[in-house]
Amino acid sequence: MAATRAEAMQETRAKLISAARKAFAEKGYSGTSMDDLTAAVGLTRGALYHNFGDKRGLMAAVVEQVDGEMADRALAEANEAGGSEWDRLLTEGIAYIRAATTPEVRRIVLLDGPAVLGDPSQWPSQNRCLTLTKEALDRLAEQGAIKPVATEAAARLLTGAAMNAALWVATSDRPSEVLAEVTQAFRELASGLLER
Amino acid sequence: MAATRAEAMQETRAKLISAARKAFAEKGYSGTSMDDLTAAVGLTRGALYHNFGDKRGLMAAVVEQVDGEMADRALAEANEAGGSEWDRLLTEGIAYIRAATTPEVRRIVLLDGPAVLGDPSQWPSQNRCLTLTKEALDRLAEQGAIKPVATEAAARLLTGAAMNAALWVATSDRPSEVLAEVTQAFRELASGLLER
DNA sequence: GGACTCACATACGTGGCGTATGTTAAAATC
DNA sequence: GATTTTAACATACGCCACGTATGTGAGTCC
Repeated sequence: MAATRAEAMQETRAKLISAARKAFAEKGYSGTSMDDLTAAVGLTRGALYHNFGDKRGLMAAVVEQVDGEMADRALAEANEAGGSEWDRLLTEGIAYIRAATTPEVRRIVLLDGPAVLGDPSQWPSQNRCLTLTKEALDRLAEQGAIKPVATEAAARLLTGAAMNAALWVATSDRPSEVLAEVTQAFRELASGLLER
Repeated sequence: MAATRAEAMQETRAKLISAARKAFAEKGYSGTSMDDLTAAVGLTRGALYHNFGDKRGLMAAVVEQVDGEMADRALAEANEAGGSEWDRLLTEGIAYIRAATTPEVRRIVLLDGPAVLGDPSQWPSQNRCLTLTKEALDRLAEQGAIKPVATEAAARLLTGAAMNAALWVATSDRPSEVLAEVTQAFRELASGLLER
């Protein structure tokens, strides 16, 4: 078990991040004690402050991981579904909506993340979802498929719409129906960017 | 000075909310001490916990006030600008984008608010901006001016897009240009809801 | 194999929140 | 209008959580 020292460190980092994902998702950022968290994986706060600097540092690592997984899944789904570049953009956006519906993403990325780490657009993880959307829009712009708009601005609008709507879906009393409504409205709304 | 007792209480509430707006905006929610805050207006934490229950209660009161002012201003601007119902919707949305660019709204409503009070759509203040947008969409739906979509879903998408984009505008290094880009992209995007 | 590094544990101080209790001035009752 | 009651706010206390300074023992380097 962990012959080399670097491997051992990687392992403790992974353990802390994993435990933090659970705790932050269930009890929220401010509701989780670092004493309890570290004890839960057989460590102390010493390990925490050595590896991540402070509580925020751990949060940043968690957010980066969750954000990355979201983007990976959305990209995979878009590739799987295929279709035109425009279809892929829509598929990605809808994947974000569904992803943001999960309690973990909701709480960590959408609710606590901005308060703890500030504006998502400034995160080091750079909000990969946003980046992917912007790249898709750039390709569409090259093709002349969409109206001449600032692609980063449009990407911000699209992802913001998706995330915010997902927040609403998650707390709705009839989530599946509401999700369907949101995805349909999202398609219509996005079509406003299409060149006629 | 505050002859009656109810007036005095209103005054202390107003003083606390006013101080909280400043402190929350400047130092963030978790960064403001309730001891300092109350002392700054010549009171103690006793007054706080009597009037607002706890720190969250004060935050809720602050958010409600800020949110209300935002909605009032947006409505006023839309009335002033006039035009069709659709134009008024766009004017409102753009007013939200500009409003959300101010540091106070940014920090209190967009960053800390969701973390402290949870999903904005569940706030008692009911996110008046959202309500106004939904009402405008309902009127447009009656006129048959927009495609058949769930108006609440569409309203969530629109306001989410606006707020998120505003967050980005505020941290941009060239805010005025970026604001122009966002408003233009917002117009194009929203037009996706219009019946052709 | 000895000096050294460093990943983590231990120990301590500080500050902030919430609550339980006290106090004083307004309001209610007669 | 004097007494009782209410309630708005102050005071005092305990607890918990974060961050930091220091200790320690197992790897690492030459």
